[in-house]
Amino acid sequence: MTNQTSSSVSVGAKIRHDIIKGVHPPGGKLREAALAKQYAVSRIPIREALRSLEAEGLVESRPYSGSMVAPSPTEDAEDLFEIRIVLESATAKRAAKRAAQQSNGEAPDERWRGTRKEINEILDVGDIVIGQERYEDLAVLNMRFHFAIAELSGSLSFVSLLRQISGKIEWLYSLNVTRRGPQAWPEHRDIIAAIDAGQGSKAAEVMGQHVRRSRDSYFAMMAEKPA
Amino acid sequence: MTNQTSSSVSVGAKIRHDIIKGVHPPGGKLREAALAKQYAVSRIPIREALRSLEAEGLVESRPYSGSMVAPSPTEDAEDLFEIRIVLESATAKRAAKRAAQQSNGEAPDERWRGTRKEINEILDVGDIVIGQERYEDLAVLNMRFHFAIAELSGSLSFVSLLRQISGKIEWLYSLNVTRRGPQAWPEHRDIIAAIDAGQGSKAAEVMGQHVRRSRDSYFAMMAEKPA
DNA sequence: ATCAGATCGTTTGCATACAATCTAATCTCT
DNA sequence: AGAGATTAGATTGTATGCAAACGATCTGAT
Repeated sequence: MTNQTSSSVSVGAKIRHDIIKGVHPPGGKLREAALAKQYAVSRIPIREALRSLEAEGLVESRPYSGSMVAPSPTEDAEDLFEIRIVLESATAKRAAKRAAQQSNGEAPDERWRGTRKEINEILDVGDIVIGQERYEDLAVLNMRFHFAIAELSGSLSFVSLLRQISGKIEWLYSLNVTRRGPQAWPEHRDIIAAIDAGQGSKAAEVMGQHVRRSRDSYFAMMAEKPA
Repeated sequence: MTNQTSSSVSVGAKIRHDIIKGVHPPGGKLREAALAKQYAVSRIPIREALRSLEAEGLVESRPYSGSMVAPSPTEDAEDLFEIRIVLESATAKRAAKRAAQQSNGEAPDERWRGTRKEINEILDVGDIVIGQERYEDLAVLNMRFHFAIAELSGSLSFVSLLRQISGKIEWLYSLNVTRRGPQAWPEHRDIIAAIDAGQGSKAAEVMGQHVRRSRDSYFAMMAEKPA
């Protein structure tokens, strides 16, 4: 029962990382043979990885025509932020409701306590990373925080839906992380505070504001230095 | 430019259909070799299809352990309806806003007109299907209607997000289609009317109510005859 | 010169074959 | 008899080879 991680998912993670880092530019063609040589595997794992990335929206494919990197997420930044607002407000509200149930002593959920603990660690690590100005590590930490909130909501559907757009969100976030990152990180503690207090509508409101601020910061950045 | 549809997507559609129909029961193991023989293709297209279905949430996989049909959507019905409420209210609102822009004569979008036309056809076909009491065909028509609304919103992100949960939604809908279908279908015309009128918040409200009624009908059905 | 149609090279799609891993039934030792 | 190690069988993961389809280029007629 070693639960080995197959090579197609690890190579998928690498390609995903390289897309976000800009190694494979948006609109660039992704030839299976070239990728196979580049990542030192056969075409089969490459194909499977491309299917996963297609589901994440980072890659677009057409039968017999091949795959290409999706257009830069700047194209639908407005949409992505709007989706986050409605989706993550809902997860925050549900997480707060579950927190209230937990403190009422009903069914002490071990899984809940685990992710709640993990959030504290994520926040602490984020503080350190910011102190060292290692902003390039903040995008993935930010994503992990928001995933953890979704997990607190107790709904696998919300988690997998968030995962579906996580690629583009992380991509978008990394474009503005040096500006928005240090400012945004402390807001996370406000969100988790509202959740701990069991205040559903306040948690939703704080989360919504958090995302809206990220959106505004992003568009302000784009207005200053248009890509 | 024949744009041939590859065999892995067609077999994927078949498997998907069979899952919703219950041919492959929830929790049942999906052995690649068996599926390959059953659908008369090699294991490769089967694997690709399973990856797609996994992204849709209809299949769960673990490396080296295989795939199984996801638990019945009844498990997270509450979550799915809540997701639809927040997501589809947003698409309806945006569709109405775009409709207002269209009627103002700004940039007559041919693509918009196309899907708007398609919606009329879907609604008419649905009326016929209901008249003939062919309810089994209504689930896919219902899904196509809601997809078309998402397309009217002009946001590919919303469309692909809806696609992510469309499998489970259609599955859930088909469980209650004989009860809810005839009642729900006319409501679609109210939704499109609000969109045509360019009334964003009303369109969102009508869509929200539409989904809420589906939810209530579903749970009423489950209360009567618990699966 | 332009456009329709055929042709060739490149790339993806699929099938077969083999290796790596999991699972469960068996065996061993206490 | 029961718990843990072991081994055999089954199943998934990966590599290689071949067929199908696409896209660009060339050809030829108007």
